[in-house]
Amino acid sequence: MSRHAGSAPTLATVAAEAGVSRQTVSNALNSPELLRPDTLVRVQEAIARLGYSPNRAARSLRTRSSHLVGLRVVPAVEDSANALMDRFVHSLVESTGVAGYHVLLFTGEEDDGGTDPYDALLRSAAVDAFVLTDTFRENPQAARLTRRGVPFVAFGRPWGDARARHPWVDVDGRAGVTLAVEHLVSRGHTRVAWVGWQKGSLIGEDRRSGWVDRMHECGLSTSRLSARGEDTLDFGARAARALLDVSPEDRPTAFLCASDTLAMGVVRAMDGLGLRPGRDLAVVGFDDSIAAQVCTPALTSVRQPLEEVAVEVVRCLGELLAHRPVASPGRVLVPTLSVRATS
Amino acid sequence: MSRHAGSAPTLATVAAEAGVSRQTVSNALNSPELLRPDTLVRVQEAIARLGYSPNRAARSLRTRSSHLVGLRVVPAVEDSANALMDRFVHSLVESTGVAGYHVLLFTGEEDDGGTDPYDALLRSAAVDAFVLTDTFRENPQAARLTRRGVPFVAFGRPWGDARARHPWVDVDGRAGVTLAVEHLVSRGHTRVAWVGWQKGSLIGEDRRSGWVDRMHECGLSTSRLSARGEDTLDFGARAARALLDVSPEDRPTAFLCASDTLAMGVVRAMDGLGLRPGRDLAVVGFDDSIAAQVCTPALTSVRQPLEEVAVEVVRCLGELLAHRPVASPGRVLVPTLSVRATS
DNA sequence: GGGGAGCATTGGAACGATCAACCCGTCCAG
DNA sequence: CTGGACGGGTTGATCGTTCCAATGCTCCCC
Repeated sequence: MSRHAGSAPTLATVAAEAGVSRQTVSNALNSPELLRPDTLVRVQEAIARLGYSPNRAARSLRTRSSHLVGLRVVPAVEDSANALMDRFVHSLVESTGVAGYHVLLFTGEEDDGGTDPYDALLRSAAVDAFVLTDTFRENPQAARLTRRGVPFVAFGRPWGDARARHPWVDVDGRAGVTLAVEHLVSRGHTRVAWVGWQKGSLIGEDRRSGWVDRMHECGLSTSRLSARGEDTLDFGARAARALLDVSPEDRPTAFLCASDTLAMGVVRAMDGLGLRPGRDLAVVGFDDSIAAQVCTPALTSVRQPLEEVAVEVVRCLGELLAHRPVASPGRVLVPTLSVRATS
Repeated sequence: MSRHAGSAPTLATVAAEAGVSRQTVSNALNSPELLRPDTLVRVQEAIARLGYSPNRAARSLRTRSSHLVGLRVVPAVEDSANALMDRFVHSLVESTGVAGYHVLLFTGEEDDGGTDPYDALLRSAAVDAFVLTDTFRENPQAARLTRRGVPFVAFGRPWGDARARHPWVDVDGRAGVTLAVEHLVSRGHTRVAWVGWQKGSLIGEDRRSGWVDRMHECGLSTSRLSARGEDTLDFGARAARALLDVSPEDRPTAFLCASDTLAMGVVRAMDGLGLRPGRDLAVVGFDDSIAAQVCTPALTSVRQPLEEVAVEVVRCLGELLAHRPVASPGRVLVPTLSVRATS
């Protein structure tokens, strides 16, 4: 089999070069323990000499697995500090890489008209599985994908559905907020306000419970110290103004927020009132976004261990694709607190 | 050919369902104009009924093209406001999507030891081409890939190499800075300082030239108003302190920075000196990062039209993969100015 | 009615990998 | 002495698609 110069080497090329059969070369790559050591060396030398790497399409056609993991990217929201994805995506790519997988990005809404991008990718065998990240907004994605038998691992607990059996990894928001409360209390704060998300938000309520419980455990009151609304800069600012618009002795001395976006809103409102974050009032955010790190004064924030999350997600993915039963459905990781100038 | 229930439909399945041959089904998808209208309808109905979509691995094996575009993600630098990638990646995924392509992410350094991740992906036919984004750091990637015959489109001019012939798309940094100068001058500023990157940085010098030239055109001096160093928060702060450490009448009244990171550094230094951005001194950044939008006071910044860049990159990619000669090697897009509180 | 021309459609052969069956010699237990 | 397992390897079949050459069919004109 002679091939013209520009063409990439194949199994057959390597086999001829090494003086063995195609399958032996294949074994050298996939089950080297089957070969006699000297044969293995000979094949490996031939591979190196020719600069051969197996054609992914052919391998994928035969084995029915693409070694690709799908990840849907959602439009970045302007004016929102939520740069979680950037960090997570990178960690994920890194983790999947060492596991021999790659990450495939796609977009598209899953309208009910049958043009579900998840389905399309899976049917065409373009990906082996998905990583779901939108669950932190509590959408019904997970349940739908489970119903369709789509293999996936979620970043985020199945909040709404207690009997969901799919694998997931999540960060303990409640514990993160608890850390923040302890930090603020240790700095002498007694009136710590909460600025969070709507009551309907289960994840928001989880984080908030860390505030409520730890405050009470410290013997501190939480009444008239809570505001809940949408996750925007604007709401954060409105909430802060409202919470500060009381008699001096009732004013909070610290703001604990469910997101950096809200915290940035609080800072903006304080600025309008001539108050200085970190000196007059403490502010703590959640997510440890880049904005939190570079703004002035730098924002204290709860940091999610996204790198660990990614590693754990990939581990689950491996189990899932090996058709091993996933031991425990989910795993919760603990965040840390990045203390900066605003507290 | 009978297949068990769980198995996905193939061309043959559809062909049997529609009462035609496999090739006819293939034509219905790839060259529908070859079919008689009624046959086409019959086949399309069968496809819809079975929920068939072509197996990408098989298609890719035959056509020798994966319809995937590789994009290397670089580790996100902490303490840097550079969230360009987030926006760009999303736009890219969107653009490639409508062109029938997907984006494949990978990491890894290209050490000279032959384990170049670009090479590996290309040799295994995993991707058809690459999108290069690191050229804005002026690395020699482009030249190397050109030498190896790797198809790619770069986001960023081939700064170092005037005779590079690969397709590229870039944003006119010089024009962006010119915009910023005009904005500041129109607000009455006469002493506008530049905080930028090292002299060796060609892209940094390009942006800086917008400042130098426009200032001179406005009859304003630039002497003793320039600082150049690394792209960090810390250097931005040091530069600002140095530039302000002069007699009052020589002090700059505005800072124009080569990046948001530097601008954030300037803001931090001003804060230390008791100066207020937007009131005492103006500050303008470059990139319009999320941090610029949410910090307080919000940072005026030059915004790159990343969405347009992505569209243009994908257009070039199309030409490249169709083996059409790329008309002009590169294209330059014009940025805009997002005016906010700091100016 | 015979013979192209032209079009819609077909069967067979790749594409490059893995899987399953099989090869023959050797070694071991029964 | 014999049946079987094991060694390291080969060969043909197979995955689902597209390319290629060839087929059948219709239509039209002489």
